[in-house]
Amino acid sequence: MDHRLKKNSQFSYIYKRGERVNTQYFTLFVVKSRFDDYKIGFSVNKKIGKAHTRNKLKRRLREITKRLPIKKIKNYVLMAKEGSEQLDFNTLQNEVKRLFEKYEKRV
RNA sequence: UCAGUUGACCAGAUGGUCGCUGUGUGUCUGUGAUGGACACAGAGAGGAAAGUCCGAGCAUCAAAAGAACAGGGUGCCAGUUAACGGCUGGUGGAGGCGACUCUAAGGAAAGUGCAACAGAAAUAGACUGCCAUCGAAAGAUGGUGAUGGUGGAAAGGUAGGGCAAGAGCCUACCGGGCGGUUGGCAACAAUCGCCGCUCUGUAAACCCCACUCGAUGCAAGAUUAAGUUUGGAUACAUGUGCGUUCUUUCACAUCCAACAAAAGUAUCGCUUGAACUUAUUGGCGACAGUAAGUCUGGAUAGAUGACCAUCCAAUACAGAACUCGGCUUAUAGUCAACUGUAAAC
RNA sequence: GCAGAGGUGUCCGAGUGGUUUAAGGUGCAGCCCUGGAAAGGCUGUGUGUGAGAAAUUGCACCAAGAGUUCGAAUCUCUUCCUCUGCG
Repeated sequence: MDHRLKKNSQFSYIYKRGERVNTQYFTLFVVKSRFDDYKIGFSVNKKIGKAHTRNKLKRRLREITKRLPIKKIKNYVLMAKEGSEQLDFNTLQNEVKRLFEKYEKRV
């Protein structure tokens, strides 16, 4: 039910071992999971803005990932880059879609 | 109209679909124990939540009292407050035509330090000039602080008299000091009299005076948690104990060092509070009293979003992290009162 | 969240009230040395803007903005940015 990734140790594990996919606005880290489920964490750097803008971006990303059909048996970390906070909701959604499609192609 | 000053208000609303975090009630379900799922009801960021610049509550440092030293803070007067370096009302000063705004505003006659360069000279005594005496002249001796230029600052200022030339040397006005009177709680103001009146600036330099301050911050700290091993120091003395030293009362059979284990995604601290709303009383006001009513975030990768429609001028700055009172900074819009240097009707 | 440290030419870094002091190194440019290079030696060199034909020279700038002072990179206040520590 809850697809959030919470533990700091899991984050650092995924940064170390995960496969990376880059686009202009995001970096995706992916790692295989032991369970028939997926978990996703968001990383928004302090460079992107103050607390208000970072919170807003995280909320929007959580909304988008809820709607997308995401493959199970995987754990993800979605890292936002500078510039992504200025996009509106629709373009942000397309960018995230493009990111996941790029990863699928690779596999 | 335009330009400006001050004081308030507000921080989108309504409906629909999907989704998040607590609380209460009910149903179902599970464990050694805390629980978990679903349904319904009701709640869910700000005026600055920000900066962390001040002041408190609260917690730990075992608990206190006194003295000396060191260190920090504040600094016109009165009030207000739990407290403050905040706020309110006054006084003095500065700015503006004005409405009004700003003000670290005690002491330089307790002492010490510093004041570059320029200038004759910088807190003291003579470059030029002026005057007198001596001298044929050059110049010497004395008087002068008025002239010149320097400087942030040059011995109160302006005018007249006076003098060899000058000077508060004398007078008037302005300024200053001392004393009295009146008004005011006071800061201070007004006024009268006396004194011709040597004594620069800097205390956001050391300092003096008055008042005041223990340190560390919820990552404080508590529960779970019972207590283990090794080595060293010390038996009527030693060690430790809120900046340092001393004294007194005391506390601990301890104190120091090393190692191991527990434990993290746990629970408490955590939200009812110097609270908020309305009415009313006192006060110029900050604020205080009384009455009635209300319960109003508690997360922990960290909760308020996305889309559509309508209204509309409709958004800017921006997200609680233990909690309050202020200050400062960022910022969209609306309203009211007031001012008029200048221009137009 | 709480506590603390810092910001100076391209870079590192001294200067902690005084006018001709923005030290020194690094980098860059030129010359010497060498058959040629490296190393070494010597000389010059911050940025912006104004004056001048040129040599030269005035003013401003020490993160930003105010204040104290005759005078501020230095003292005080406010803001911005960077870094560090705390279970």
